[in-house]
Amino acid sequence: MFAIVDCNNFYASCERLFQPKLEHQPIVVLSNNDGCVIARSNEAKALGIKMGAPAFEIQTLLEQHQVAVFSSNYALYGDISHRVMQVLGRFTPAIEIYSIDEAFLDVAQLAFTDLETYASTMRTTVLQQVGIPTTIGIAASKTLAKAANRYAKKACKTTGVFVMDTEAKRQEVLEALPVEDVWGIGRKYQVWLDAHNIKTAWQLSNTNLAWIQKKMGVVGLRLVKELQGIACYDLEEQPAAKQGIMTSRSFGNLISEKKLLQEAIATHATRCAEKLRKQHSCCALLQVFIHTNAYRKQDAQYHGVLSIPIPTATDSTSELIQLAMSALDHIYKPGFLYKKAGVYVSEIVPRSQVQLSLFSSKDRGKEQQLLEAMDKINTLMGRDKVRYAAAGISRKWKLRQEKKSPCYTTNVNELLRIKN
DNA sequence: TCTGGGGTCCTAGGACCC
DNA sequence: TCTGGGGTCCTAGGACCC
Repeated sequence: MFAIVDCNNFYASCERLFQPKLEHQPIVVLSNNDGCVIARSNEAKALGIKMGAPAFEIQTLLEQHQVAVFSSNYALYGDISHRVMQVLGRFTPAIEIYSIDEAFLDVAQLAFTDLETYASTMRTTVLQQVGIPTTIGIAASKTLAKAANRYAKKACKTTGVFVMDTEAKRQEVLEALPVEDVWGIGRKYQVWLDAHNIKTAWQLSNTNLAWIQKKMGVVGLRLVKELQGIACYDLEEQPAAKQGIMTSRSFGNLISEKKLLQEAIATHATRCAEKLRKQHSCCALLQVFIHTNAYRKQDAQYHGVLSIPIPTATDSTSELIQLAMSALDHIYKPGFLYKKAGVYVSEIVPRSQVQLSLFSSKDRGKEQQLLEAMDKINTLMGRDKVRYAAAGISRKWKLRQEKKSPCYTTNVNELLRIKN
């Protein structure tokens, strides 16, 4: 049996945690640049605010209902997520952190435990010790656990737990689940399934396997088997190293100046190098892109992209910055209004397996020490406390984040103030 | 005026090997 | 007159997830 623990309206709940007066009030959290809605409290959902809605389109609605609006604060959400996962980890070591707000647990070992009580205790503990409400679904496969979780959100609001431990319950849950809400069914498959009159998860779980495999490949085959209660996916406790790492941002304002693009690209390259070092990897391919705002039909459009192979895989900030700068030289065209820039690194190998070059005169050990020292300082004293000058100091290209809450739990200067 | 930022896995087809 | 039977690696693109 698998359990999935899902934090309810996670980002909205994190904001509410430090502003209890927002209990029972509608809350939305906006994407980077305050662009569109990426999280909603139940009250905001009830107002009909859709996931992904551009903020400017629903401006009046937000004001009318006095919705509390927040810019996203990933330092806060990341820290709260970590706390939730730690509490869950005390219940069982068999935990897979699936996303910032979800974890799968393997509860098969708990054959003699009452799973309902077990899950209920976990929920209460997380709520008490971290303050985040959760919902828990338990079933024979990950896909069914997801379905059980969804069911619990609607049908078991007070307990927040649903254990799918009989065939009757499986049928009950799957019959109530629209096929497009099945984990692994996206818009394309929904359209195709609908055309074949498959509207519910129950119907999907009873289709012919060969027929499904023809259209949806082995992925579809596994999906249907999982719905039938045959687990095809195991718990993955050790997260695998990333095979590609992307850092990109939209700009707060449109940019045409090359210098600002250079600063942004250098910053993104810095971030990619940090992420590489964090997972003890090096990359052998670097890609840089810049593009204009495709929504602005009146503007001339341009999308520049260039990949540079790196002879000896690296995790060096300076090396990635240099390569990224030369890539930018090739793709930059003056006269365009740029909206977004990014750096992507791939062909990732473990640092211990990097093939060195016979002809390189570089002292890699020495540079490694420098990078370690930089990482240490920045971890201790705050991001970018020491950084390469190429990343600039003006930050004119920065995001718009007008409604960001304080980093209550990660910055000593922004602690919650109880009384002035 | 204003529209996010990351990731994964799988498949088909081409080029090549013996 | 007749033209095998296995493989691998790579890439682009499509589907999905949060």
